[in-house]
Amino acid sequence: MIKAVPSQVEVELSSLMSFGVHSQKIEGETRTRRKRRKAKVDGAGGEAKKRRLSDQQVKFLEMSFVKEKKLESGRKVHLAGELGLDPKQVAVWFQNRRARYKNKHLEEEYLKLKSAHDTVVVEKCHLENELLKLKEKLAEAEVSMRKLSQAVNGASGYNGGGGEGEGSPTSSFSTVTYHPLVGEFGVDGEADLMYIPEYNFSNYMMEWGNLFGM
DNA sequence: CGAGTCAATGTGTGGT
DNA sequence: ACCACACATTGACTCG
Repeated sequence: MIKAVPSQVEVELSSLMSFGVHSQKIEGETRTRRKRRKAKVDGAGGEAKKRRLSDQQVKFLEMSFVKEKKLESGRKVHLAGELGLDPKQVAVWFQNRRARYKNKHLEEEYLKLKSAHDTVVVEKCHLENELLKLKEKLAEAEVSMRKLSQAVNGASGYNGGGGEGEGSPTSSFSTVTYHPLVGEFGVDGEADLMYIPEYNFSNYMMEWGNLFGM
């Protein structure tokens, strides 16, 4: 049980009525600008002295807020009794607390999203670099393939005949020859660069036969 | 003194 | 119509 503090806010309805409200329609909005007189919150007719809730009151309200963010009227009256506050004050405190909670939550969400976004941007950068390197490697590989095939072509027009299909790593055509299926494996756009001069029908038929056990 | 915080107020809206 | 709520705003207060 929290010690009841002297009721510092006796908000009288009559004083609420004394506020001057000047509504002003803004183009395309329903926002209103209001002017208010100083609230007479101490009930003595003096100037407004808005007092803060005590640490104990705030602590108690916080504990209650942690349990439940919404405030049903039974709990409101009970809390107000415990804290020596007007139930209206408790309701106001919860409304403001929810607003603060929402702001904080939104800020946290924003920071999380921002962090995730930054991570993705960095990863994209890395992937683009990697793509560039791979393209360079591909270009180099194409150049050496061309040189190799030219060398093979120049050395002899004969490819060794029956040696084909023995799995020899030096078997030129099995490694260098352009295979028509390659085009189907997504090297799109690059196929034009893969022109190999020694490609001919008989080789094609031989490899086709090996592939399907003919 | 300016910026920030917080209790309080006013208004619009949706649910019952 | 009434109520509870979100949201914008005000004004007292605090702090660097």
